[in-house]
Amino acid sequence: ADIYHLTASQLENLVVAPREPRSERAVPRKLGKVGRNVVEQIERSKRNDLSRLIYALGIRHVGEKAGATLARYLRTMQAVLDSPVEKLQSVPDIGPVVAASIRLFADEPRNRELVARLADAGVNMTSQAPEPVPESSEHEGPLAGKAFVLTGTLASMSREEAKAALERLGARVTASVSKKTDYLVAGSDAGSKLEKARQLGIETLDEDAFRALIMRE
DNA sequence: TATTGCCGGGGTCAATCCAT
DNA sequence: ATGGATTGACCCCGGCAATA
Repeated sequence: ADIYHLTASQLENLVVAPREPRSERAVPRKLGKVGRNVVEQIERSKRNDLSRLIYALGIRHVGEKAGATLARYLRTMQAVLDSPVEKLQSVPDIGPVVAASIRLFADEPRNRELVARLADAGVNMTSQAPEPVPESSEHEGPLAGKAFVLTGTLASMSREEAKAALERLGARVTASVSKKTDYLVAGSDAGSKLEKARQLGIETLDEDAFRALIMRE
């Protein structure tokens, strides 16, 4: 939370030594413009969605995915901290171990103080993510229920953009190939995932095919 | 122009979840 | 109860944008 109280001038004047001097002449220097940029980005980070905050807290067993799920279902940081384990476990993909880990974190006064200080600094504590849909209309979008895995480098967009595009269309995007995977999107320099997809006979899309798909839908 | 280190990406493996 | 699917925690690397 202290990060949110840093000022631009503090960082600008901070002197840093080269971490791993690759030349003899490498010399300590002031952060200068870097300092200003850092403060700017810290400021921007206050507006991140709750899912990012939950992820960033470093709660054991809670990573990017679980953070997003918790944010979607519980909506506020307060709810995450105050929900009894049973309620936490009622969230999809949250089992006893993860729920217990969250409670352990939230029951530690030091952690509650941390969150309070972050809130005080103006860090967003709520989620803008769409509310979980009721069972009946669970799957929406043209790619509803389809599981995608991304591998390799796409020339026309970042991985994050590709992921967001797919999720907008209702698809699931996961990290590793399994036989439940419907499509593998392979950019250049694809590695072992492409190999695995071939073995499992999973349909592979190259970048052009992928773009065609998301543009069409 | 030289230098730094951020960024995006790849991979492994154990832990965990949950459908069967 | 079990095993397959998936996630989380780490670790590694090179290109290149930003900066001095």
